[in-house]
Amino acid sequence: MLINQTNQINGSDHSAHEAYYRRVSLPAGDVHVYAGDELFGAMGAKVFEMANNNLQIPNIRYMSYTPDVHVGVGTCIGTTAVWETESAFVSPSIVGSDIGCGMRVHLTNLKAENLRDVKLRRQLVKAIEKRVPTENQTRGRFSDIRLERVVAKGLHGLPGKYVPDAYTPRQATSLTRVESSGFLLDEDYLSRFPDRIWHRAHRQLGTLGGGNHFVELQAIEIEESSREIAKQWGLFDGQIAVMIHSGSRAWGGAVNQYCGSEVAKAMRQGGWGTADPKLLFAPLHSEAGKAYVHLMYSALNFAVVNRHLIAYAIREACKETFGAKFEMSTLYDLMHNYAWEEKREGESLFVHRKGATRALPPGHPDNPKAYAATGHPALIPGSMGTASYLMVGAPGGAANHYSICHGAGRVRSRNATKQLVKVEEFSQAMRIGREDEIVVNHRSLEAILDESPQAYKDIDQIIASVVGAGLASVVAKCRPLAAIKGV
DNA sequence: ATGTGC
Repeated sequence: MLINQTNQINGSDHSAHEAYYRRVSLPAGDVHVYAGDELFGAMGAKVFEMANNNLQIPNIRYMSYTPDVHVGVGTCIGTTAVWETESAFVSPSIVGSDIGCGMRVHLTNLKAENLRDVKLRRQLVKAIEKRVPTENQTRGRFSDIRLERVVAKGLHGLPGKYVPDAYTPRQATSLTRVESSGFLLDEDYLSRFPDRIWHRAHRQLGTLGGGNHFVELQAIEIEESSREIAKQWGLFDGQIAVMIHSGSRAWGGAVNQYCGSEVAKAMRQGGWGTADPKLLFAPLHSEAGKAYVHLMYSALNFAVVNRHLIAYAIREACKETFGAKFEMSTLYDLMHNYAWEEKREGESLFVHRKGATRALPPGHPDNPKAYAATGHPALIPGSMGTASYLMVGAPGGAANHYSICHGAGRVRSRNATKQLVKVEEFSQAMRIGREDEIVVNHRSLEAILDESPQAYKDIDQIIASVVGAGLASVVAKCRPLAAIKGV
């Protein structure tokens, strides 16, 4: 494929940032790539073939890759794709398979020294695992929660006991500190799902899921240049944070399955298509497009509530371990797989993010009230055994529709990792057997070998690219002390 | 990432 590159951001005065940006011209259009030389050089031809297919979707206005980009189904993970709402197409492939997948961070009143004892970390991991099911087969819990209310209204559909401060306006932090606590949808679309899907999804409320999903206990290290923002967010050095990475579980899967065939049918009728039969898209205002958007919103609602219930269970486990003095507040809940409308200077855009995190700068009007002055926290997970990051958007992010990376980004497939990496190497990366061991819930690391850090790019390089490109800055680094993984 | 079917 013929590829031309330039590296001038919007032709403006971003010269200091140009080492981390390239506009790559492909036959079907341009993809804007944010990455340093080494990460850019490591991007395979397949990543650009996928871009060339995605750029053939009618009326697309902008497409970009973050430095952690890697091949996915139909569309790469690390994609931002933008249309004007009026003439938009919506693509289930660009949203991706785990609709609403994202991060949540809670701040605790614990300090790193409270978790210095490896036995205590093990005890805590066990207590959390008891309340946050990490296996697929779980019994029905939360019998007081109505799933039809949850998928229709998000956090607003939960009984008050799960959102204790939601109804006292002066302290309504848990709702305002969530990217969106409820997506509005036409509930008629929900009647399309059979009973077995409702039952399975209800059983899965508050469960972690497999793959890269996790709960981690981390110690916060504030970036010197960000002390003021860190203070306003309530962070302190050595503070223990709880980071949760999970998504919409089987509910989102059912949405993809049902809508996928409807969208494929609409594509045949409309005569649309690309070289990749797995790249699905339909006009936003068509029947198939509308059905997908409404049901995608139901999966976003499920995902937000799922992370919220995982946090609720973790709070219970920590209270059991540390007593009633334990406190845990919400820092933020932020997705990286979704599509929705965003306003830009009076214009309405339809923005898809797949493995891309929105990071708004200070003062941007779309920030929630609690973060209007600082910009909202952008929550970026590292791979197992490596640090995660709390970041904040920079004004330069406007050039990329405020999208930054969503993590380290896979560098080799799950199968290739299992062939290449030895359990012993994974064990060393987790410092197993040492006093500073990162405690993992699994008795054997073998079951999660495909999640070893060797399967991922270097998160520090990814972060350096995002910062270097002027999209965001680091507020704090979060070092892992314990991890709970599903399978 | 996921449930389902081989």
